[in-house]
Amino acid sequence: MEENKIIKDIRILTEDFIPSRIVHRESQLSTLRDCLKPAMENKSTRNVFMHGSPGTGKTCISSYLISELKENADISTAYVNCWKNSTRFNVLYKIVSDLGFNLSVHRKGTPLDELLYIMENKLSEKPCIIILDELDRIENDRVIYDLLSFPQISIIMIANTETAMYNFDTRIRSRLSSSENIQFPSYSNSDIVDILKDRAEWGLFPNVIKDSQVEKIAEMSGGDARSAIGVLRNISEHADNKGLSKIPEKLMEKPVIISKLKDMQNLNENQKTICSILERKNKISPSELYQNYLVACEECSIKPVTERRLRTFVEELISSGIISSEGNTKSRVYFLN
DNA sequence: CATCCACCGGAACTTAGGGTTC
DNA sequence: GAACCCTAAGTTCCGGTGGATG
Repeated sequence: MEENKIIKDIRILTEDFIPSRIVHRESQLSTLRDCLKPAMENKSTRNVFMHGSPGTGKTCISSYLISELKENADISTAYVNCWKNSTRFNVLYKIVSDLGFNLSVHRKGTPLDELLYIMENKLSEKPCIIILDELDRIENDRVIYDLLSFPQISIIMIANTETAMYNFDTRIRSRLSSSENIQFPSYSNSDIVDILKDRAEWGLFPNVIKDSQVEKIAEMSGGDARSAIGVLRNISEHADNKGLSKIPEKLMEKPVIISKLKDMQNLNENQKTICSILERKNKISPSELYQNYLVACEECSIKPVTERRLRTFVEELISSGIISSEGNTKSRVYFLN
């Protein structure tokens, strides 16, 4: 097998990778670190609400500090992506399994009260920190109430918008009103350049990418580090597949879209179809989108969903910041961000 | 101003797939 | 193993909204 000449360590170019140092997020880092400090003395920590646009380091920082904390304190932790696990049952299921409690192998039939019973009886006294990522996507706020009833549990809530909790039950909002609120502004282009250079230094071989190419990626990322890292990974993989030893200028043309499409492992096939239509069409009306969707399904021999169902997928894409809409009713168009 | 039309989104209903119970 | 229950995903139905048209 031919050896890679571009990518030294692909793991460093994935969004799950936790870097050994965090750049341009000093204040958020120290605020969150302060919040988590009590865990070192076996005390429960404050609830935290972190919000900001996609790719502004929210998930990265929380994972970073949790792993740092685990080295210095005896805590248990769980991570839930509320997009993937949006129901009360799914959130609790993920937590219970992250905490390592034994479950019946039967995934679907485990009743809710069984999960609550496990939490009540098996949760130890040591501090337990639960990350609820993509909180905007949670369907049922009741699960937060469930979690708040355990004194040893504290929650790190991560959302794209500051308004994510506005629809929560007033009792829950009031319990959360003392949470630390941490805002994550978008990165500047030069911040993204620094982040990319860090990843490139550890993840790529020396001198395979030019500074001007890194700057180009940063410029196209719109302050979204996750997207920028995705682009870096994609063009690197692409160049490696072709057996090249440097990133060619030709690859720099429209990689943002490629990255967004490849990056969204959360998306279902229908949503990926929507994205690829928008990639081709730039701006498109709702009805035209559905017509194109039907054609695409026909081509791939996939059974299409109804127009109403597709609208729900579109709505999810909008709220996750992947696509946007413009104009009201008759003049409405959708486009990729 | 009345009417039409494209679009939006809530809600009830259906279907499918799985587990539990007896 | 039949009857039942639960959940997720998808469909059907429908009222509301607001720009366009005449």
